[in-house]
Amino acid sequence: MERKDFATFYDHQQQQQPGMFDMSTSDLGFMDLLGSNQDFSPYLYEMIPQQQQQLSSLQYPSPPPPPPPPFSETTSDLTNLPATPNSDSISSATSNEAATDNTEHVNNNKISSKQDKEQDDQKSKQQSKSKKKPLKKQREQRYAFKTQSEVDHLEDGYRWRKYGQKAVKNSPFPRSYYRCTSATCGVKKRVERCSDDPSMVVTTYEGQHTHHSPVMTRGSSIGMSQSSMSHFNNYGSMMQNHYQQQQLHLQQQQQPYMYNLQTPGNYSTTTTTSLPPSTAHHSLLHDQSRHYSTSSASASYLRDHGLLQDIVQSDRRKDE
DNA sequence: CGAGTTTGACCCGCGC
DNA sequence: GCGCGGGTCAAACTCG
Repeated sequence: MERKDFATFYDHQQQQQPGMFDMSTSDLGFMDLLGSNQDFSPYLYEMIPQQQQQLSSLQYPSPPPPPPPPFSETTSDLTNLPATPNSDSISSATSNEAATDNTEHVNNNKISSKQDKEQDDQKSKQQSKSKKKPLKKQREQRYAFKTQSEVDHLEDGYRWRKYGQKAVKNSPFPRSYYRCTSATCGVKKRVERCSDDPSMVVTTYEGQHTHHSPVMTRGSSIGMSQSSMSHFNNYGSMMQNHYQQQQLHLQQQQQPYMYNLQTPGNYSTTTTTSLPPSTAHHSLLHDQSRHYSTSSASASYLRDHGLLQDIVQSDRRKDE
């Protein structure tokens, strides 16, 4: 079975619009960058239409698993980025905090008596009066990856707890909601299958991990090197670098190269890349040599994270 | 028994 | 205002 990974990036800072996160249709076969106004936006906005077309016609490799969202540290590139234009609406509260507040309100309604509920309603009315424009809930930055896989929930080195599942409109496949099991980490991810192509799994990460992967923290067990860890920590930079690579290769009009990587899991991987054989092959072999000897599924996925270098952003969605 | 999953109910935002 | 769809909660359940 073939398996290909693609990535999509969203601008969570902007108000979510219906269909904005619909990744199930037209963008198969490449990764999208949806106007992230953090790391990737400068490249995004500088992209000319012709380049967009070229990019969208390419297939980009990223063998299993879909890479985890960036690990957040105080020294992270992502956290040092300038504030976004929309970031002033809610100054310090993250979307998770907002969600928590909201949750508390919901729970109060469930537990409290009818009288209490009315009081809550009155409170909320008063709040809405005092605030002319209710603050819109902001979301963490989102990173979505399309992965051709038989299994829905792909291992990425982190531990996830499923907290919901919903039927998706116009799709026979449900969407599953996961939260990072770490108490201090509010990262979420959604997993759903493309209705158009059931072999494609769309995994959307929201937020940044505030901790290392539970697999990687015991890194010696799987041989995760320091340089590998830095890939996670500097995810944004990686994306930039990869985009620059792609731009260069587009200019050079290189032919894509095909690689076939057998994995010990439920699938094998066929990777198409426009990277030179030396580069891409080195990436694969490098990771294989590091992780291939392990027997766990997680490790078999993790060994491929090095191909994050191969991820490239493509054209901006029109419906933004 | 703790951790994770399932699932129905609920809330919220948005479009009409 | 209403209905719809997305997202979340939490009790019940399963599993190791």
